[in-house]
Amino acid sequence: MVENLVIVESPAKASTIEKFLGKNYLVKSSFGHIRDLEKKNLGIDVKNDYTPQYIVPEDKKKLVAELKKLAKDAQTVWLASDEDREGEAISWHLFEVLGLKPEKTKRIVFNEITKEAILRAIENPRTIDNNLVNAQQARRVLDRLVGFEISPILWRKVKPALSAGRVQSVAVRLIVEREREIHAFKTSSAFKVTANFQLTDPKKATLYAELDNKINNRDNTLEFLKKCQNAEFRVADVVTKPSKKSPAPPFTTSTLQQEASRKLGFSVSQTMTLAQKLYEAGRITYMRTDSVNLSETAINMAKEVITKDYGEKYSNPRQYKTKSKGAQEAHEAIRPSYLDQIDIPGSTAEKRLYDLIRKRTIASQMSDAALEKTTATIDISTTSEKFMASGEVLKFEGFLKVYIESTDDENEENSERLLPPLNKGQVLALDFIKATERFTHHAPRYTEASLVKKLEELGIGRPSTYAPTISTIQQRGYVVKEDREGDERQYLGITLKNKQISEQTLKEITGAEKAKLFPSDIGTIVNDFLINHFNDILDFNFTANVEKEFDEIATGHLGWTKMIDKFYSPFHKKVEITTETSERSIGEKILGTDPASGKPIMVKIGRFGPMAQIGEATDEEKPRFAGLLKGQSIETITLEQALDLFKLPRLVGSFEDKEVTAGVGRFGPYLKHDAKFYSLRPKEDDALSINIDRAIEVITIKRIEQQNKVLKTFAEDSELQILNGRWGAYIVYKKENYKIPKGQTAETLTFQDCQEIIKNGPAKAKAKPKAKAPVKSAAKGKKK
DNA sequence: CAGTGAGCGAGCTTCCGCTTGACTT
Repeated sequence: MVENLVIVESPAKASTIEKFLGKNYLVKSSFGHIRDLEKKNLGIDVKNDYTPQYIVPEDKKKLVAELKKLAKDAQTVWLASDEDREGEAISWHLFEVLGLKPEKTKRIVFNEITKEAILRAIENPRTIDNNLVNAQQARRVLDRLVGFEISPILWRKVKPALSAGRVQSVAVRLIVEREREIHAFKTSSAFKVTANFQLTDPKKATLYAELDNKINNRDNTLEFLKKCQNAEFRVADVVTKPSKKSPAPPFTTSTLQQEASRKLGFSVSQTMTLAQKLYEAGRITYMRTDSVNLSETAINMAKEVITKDYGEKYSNPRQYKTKSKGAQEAHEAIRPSYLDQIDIPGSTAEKRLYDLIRKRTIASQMSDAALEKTTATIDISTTSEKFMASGEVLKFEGFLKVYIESTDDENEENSERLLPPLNKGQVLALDFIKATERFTHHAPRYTEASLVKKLEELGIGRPSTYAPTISTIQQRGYVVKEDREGDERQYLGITLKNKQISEQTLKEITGAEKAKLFPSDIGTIVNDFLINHFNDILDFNFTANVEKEFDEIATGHLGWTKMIDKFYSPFHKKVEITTETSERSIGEKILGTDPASGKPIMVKIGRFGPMAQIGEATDEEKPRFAGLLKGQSIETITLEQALDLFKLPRLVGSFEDKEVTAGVGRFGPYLKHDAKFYSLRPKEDDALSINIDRAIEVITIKRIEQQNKVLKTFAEDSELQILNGRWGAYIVYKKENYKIPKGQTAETLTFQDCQEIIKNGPAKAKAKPKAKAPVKSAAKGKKK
């Protein structure tokens, strides 16, 4: 029997609050929502004023029963879920499902977990805000209608098991459109001209300067350099201006994901898993937040720590205002629970993330950095163009002592340096001038984190869904995260030194990508289909517009079913029309004709992915098929590349009296010899051009590797072996694999040891639970 | 696991936002 039952959303939060509240309070967690729309069907009675059909999911039944019992016995139930739309709905669902009585139920809210805030909340209870609840119901119902009515169209018109939704489809759209923009991009080049001057005072100092604008071609560059051959260079002006830099606000979910990606190379899901661990261990505040707010306590603690560690001059307490669209600010910013804790126990990754959070929080409460920027203008006696030299002096470090925010711009040249002392009118001795051909670059491809940033800017998705959305679009095969190798590019360098002009052709690698998001063919096809038929939902402003209406519902100015009806009536009509009239969409595209047979050659999505096809099935003969290679796409493949696909598999030659053939299969390019397969590394060899000498080399190397794979064999039984695999040593016996227990190594294991291990069963359960398993395991498999 | 490939059939797949584990690989 307990006097007061408090229900919050998160168990970690529950245990913290329980400490603040004392003996008369029992604090429990609902673990998020406790019920949801029916999963099997639409779950909405459309004909009956859109009545939602809520059910308590199987895995929540036990929890609900427990809460029900506790609530029945309690004198007062305090519903303390988050102060936002979803939180209000959670409280309402609890009220309904637990059968609470209005007179013994109180709704309280706080957006920071401090003792003062919670006691204050207890003193100021209110009732459930039904308007806010209705806004959530509208949000929920709209998302279900969109997702569950459009997805089945994709199953019929494109491919089974695909999906569409208000958030994910826009995320895919961003990536598809960026890729098209990149393919349409035409690069151009111009010459960047820099000069180095040799100073005599201070001795041997060099002054580096840049021409005020780029020169658009080689001829003009040569002409300019000729003018410089006998020119005099004179300092025309020196201007010094103070400037300042301010720290970035403390982390939200989105900015944490971005910085952890840029600075630590973490994927968004990695960041969230680590942050969850830190949160559960009480190291940081809640990690799913859109707020940059810090509690009074945190600000004071920061002031104390900064003053102690760096001195009073470095402290500048400040509160930040959120800029992001649709922020609901139910929590604090992400910050350390105790700012004076520098080292925490845990894995290296956890420590690094914690350190990042701590430094960012501290820096946000520090003084601006003060700089002095100096710009010198250098006149050229023979032309009106000018060289500019600029330098920066740090007058006061301020927050830069602790933390510098990174940017997404890969091409940013950060070359702020100190300028040597210069006088107006001073004549400079030229050492050399260098003109380098530079190219314009296309917009960057999205990383996981920069996609999150973009979605947040558009107000699409929430802190709790950024990471899941990113993994959904990859799981559906719409998008792949990949590295791509760059291409070699030549560029021109022209130098003027000792009055001599010389030209060099240089090489650089361009277009290399690391962990970037690329659209797949299926992603592109689905996107085009959706843009064609559901343009309004794919609109970047769709979410922002419906959010405005949700706000009206939340303030009581609009009925939620009325809003849904206004959306659904035309939407559903579109669904019906599209189902009936739209063509099957498999990206079919005719590339040209096959010179050998004169038949048309086309590309499209087949049962096993993108493929090329020669001839139609209606012909007497069966058409010929060939799958597209990795990195190729329906959108960009050329006729020539498609024809190459049909040259495989090809005979390379013979080795040890057996044929060697080369092909490309599901797992990439390979050689086949004597019924054995040998993978080719795409960087080194390719199936179309490999010759027999190189093929024999590949086969021989693989054979040696195979031999080294066997760590131990046993005289007692030749079928028992210890092999060296991708995950270390393991035991093989009669085609079954067995794990080596911790604490033992391949060397120490005896024949008897191995027999013992084998008796205890194989490393993994052979029997898969259900036919569903492979689909789900795909998600886990991608984690390396 | 390694060049498959449309058209019988039975039934399944799917949304977004709240929250944690339980699983391997």
